[in-house]
Amino acid sequence: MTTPTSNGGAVRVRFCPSPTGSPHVGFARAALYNWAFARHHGGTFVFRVEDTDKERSTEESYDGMLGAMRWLGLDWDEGPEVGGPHAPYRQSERTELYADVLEKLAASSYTYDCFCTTDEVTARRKAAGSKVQGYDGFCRDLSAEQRSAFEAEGRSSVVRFRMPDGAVTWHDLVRGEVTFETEFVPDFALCRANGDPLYTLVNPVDDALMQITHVLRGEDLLSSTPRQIPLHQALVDLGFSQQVPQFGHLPLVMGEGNKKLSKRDPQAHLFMYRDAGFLPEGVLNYLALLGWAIAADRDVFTLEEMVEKFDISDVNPNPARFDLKKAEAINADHMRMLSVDELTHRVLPHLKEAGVVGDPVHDADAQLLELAMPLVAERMNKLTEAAPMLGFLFADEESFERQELVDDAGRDVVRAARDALAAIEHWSTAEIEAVLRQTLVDELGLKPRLAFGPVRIAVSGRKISPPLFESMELLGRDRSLARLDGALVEEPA
RNA sequence: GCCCCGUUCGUCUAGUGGCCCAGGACGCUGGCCUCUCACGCCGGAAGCACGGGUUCGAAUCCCGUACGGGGUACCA
Repeated sequence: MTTPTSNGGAVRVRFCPSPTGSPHVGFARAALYNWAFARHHGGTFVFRVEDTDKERSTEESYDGMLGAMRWLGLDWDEGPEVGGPHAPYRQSERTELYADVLEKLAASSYTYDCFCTTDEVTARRKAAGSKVQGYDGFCRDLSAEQRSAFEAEGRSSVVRFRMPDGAVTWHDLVRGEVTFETEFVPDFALCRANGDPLYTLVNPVDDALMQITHVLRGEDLLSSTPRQIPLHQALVDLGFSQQVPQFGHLPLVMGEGNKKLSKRDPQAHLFMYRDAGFLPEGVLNYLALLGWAIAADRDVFTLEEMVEKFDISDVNPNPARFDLKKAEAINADHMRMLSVDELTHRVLPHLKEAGVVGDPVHDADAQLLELAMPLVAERMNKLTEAAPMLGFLFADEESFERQELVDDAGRDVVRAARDALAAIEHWSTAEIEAVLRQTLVDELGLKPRLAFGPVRIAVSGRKISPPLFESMELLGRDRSLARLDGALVEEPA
């Protein structure tokens, strides 16, 4: 069990993407785990935007992040648009806060000014034959004379955090005990020479200021943790916070070729799944499976069930490959969990998009859709599949086109079907089936498959369609007969 | 290179010393159902990286090797 807050207080977690590019599946998975953890513990879910990199952050991306969260249905208690006691929640609007922290850190010698260039550092490392990369602490204890000499040269400086000696150890919520010797963790820069704060400062500072108790993030940030823990301890010492948060590092989501799924990979983009007709609950369920299992023999569940069962200590530490086939299968299960009404509601935008129905929808089409959906509900794996499946029911005779044509042998079948159908008294599924079976199967002696195949093509235009007799009932006598006639007129390819 | 993390069927996982000659799911595959396609149902092939320990007993604990991944910025 994990309820552990070191201060015995309420759980506060955060999700803090940087608005660069479009949201990807790793983003969604990290958001989901944080959200589920917060909800499971009845805690607070904070949404923060890390837009300190002015070069790469865009407003478009910011909108995408919020849109993604909303589409997924992961609601936040504090953050953009909802506010909260620690507002603002965009780092670009918090610069004074960071300046204040920086000042106090410097006053207590937790930091120092560094005048070195990157080239100088690497040259020194090389000359010393050091295996360790990164800053060597050259400016740690500059005298006043040395400082003024550098300044006289016109050098600019960055602020560096003074890493303590020894080792940093923490109990990772996912991995257990992790230790880094600080000799391998160089003093790091907290802000640029121009004073702009960096992630290295801003991320822990906001976690401290926002009283975050648990930091759940990707494994790619594991090696920044030994830097953040001493910084957090300094912030506690200076009274900015009461505790160092607990950390848990989630397995990365890998793409093809076993590399971390990058924004370059089309499979990585969350909205691709939305546009392809995935359900948010399907995507979420699949993503949850990448590193976590609700039970030994189950992998389809609702968000509510996940909230009830989610335990961060059950998360599997190894990286997981994203498998589209399984994602589709899980999504398909969620499609079938929806009521027909709900499914209809979700399918509608895709039908409009495909031009199957108008926007707004005519009453007649809405009624037809209500009758047609039960026929295809359990046949769909994605919302976008509705349009090709149902299109023939909504198409008028002018715009209707067959994807397949009836062959010569089939034409006789269609002709026989047409004549028999024309004599039906009550146009209903049962009657249609009875008549067709009698004339085609009993009288002509055809196998059902061969008997109904040509009729199916004539009516729906496809070899594969929703159930034939029901479809014909919905289409009505006149249009059904017109379709049969139409198929006889068309020239076989 | 160095540091850190990881390693159960093709893939995602269950498994925390005996219940495991390893369970589920996707995919693959044989069959049933059937007006097509799906759904559903029944069956099959497929895995504890390797080597040493510890133990009466190891997929499970320890060490090493190999392999994979992440990091190594005045990005996040």
